Amino acid sequence: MPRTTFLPVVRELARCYQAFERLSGRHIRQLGLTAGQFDVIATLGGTDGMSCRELGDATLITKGTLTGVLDRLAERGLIERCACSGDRRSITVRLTPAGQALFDNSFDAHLAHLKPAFDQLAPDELAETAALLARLREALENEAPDCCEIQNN
Amino acid sequence: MPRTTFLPVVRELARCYQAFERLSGRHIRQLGLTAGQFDVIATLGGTDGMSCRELGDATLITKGTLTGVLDRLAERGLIERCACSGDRRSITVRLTPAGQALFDNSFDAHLAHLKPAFDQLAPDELAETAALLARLREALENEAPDCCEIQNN
DNA sequence: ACTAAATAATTCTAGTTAGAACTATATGGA
DNA sequence: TCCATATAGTTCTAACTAGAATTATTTAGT
Repeated sequence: MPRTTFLPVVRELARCYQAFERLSGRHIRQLGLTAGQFDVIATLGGTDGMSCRELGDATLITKGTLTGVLDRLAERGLIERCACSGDRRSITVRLTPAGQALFDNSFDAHLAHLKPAFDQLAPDELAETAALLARLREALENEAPDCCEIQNN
Repeated sequence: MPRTTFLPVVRELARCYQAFERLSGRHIRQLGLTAGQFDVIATLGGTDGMSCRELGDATLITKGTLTGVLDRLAERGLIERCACSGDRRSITVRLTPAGQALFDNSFDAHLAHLKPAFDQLAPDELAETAALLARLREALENEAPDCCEIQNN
């Protein structure tokens, strides 16, 4: 009676994600950032700014959390909030020159920090992993309808 | 110059994990528990108790967090701490009858809540996903040496 | 027996999390 | 125009998070 064929997937998904966060987080902390802060910096890098909503969608940081993350990045002079657009409810968040410099210095270094781990898998294994994870994510989202926003991105 | 062949994997890993947590967490919250609390209840269910260390290893909850999670479960009468073993530093955490009853009532229901999502993938896809995630986790752990405990379980 | 190092659990700090409630602004009818 | 509804961002609460420091106990070396 294989009533739990999917439990190993759940277990490995959680452990794999945690292992990634540990490897990634260790390096990010050395940069003086948290995972969420780095996520914002990396997402804004190379853009000319985006709204909180776009930033939340792109980074997986939820709305309520994002305010605090942006507060701390703004305190440190890495991002700025501008009341730019034609919608007075909305703000545009963009990197300051200091934030851009941090992005330039840290992003490639972070990829280099992660690369040795992923190099242990063959390119086609990585591609297959990404494809299967995407399929699983879609299945999970089908069963978790419209959490916060519409889930089709 | 494919300098970032692994970024899609990172992206899908994070999104897939988040989608799972959302689907799972929604049901768990309906039970009046948090994800960590359910993890502890599910891990202790069917055992005769374990130490904090074993519980931390089995649940992915870190040492410092575990104390608080156990405090809240103990307040609600779902678990108890006993100074059982021959080591006075250690405690044994086990479900109370109320905790056992909650486990009995909720664990299968939780699997049933998750099953429709995983049923969208074929059994061999699930097996392949688990295998690839395990390989990736091992690779990540190779590069993140001995975080807290030795990583061979 | 005695000290040094290891281990079990707790405590502490700063930050993140989801979700819900809130404020301000915008939009689409009647 | 006015009102209902939707949206953008902030605030609030309870809980979780990693990591480091702390206390108590055990183990190993001398």
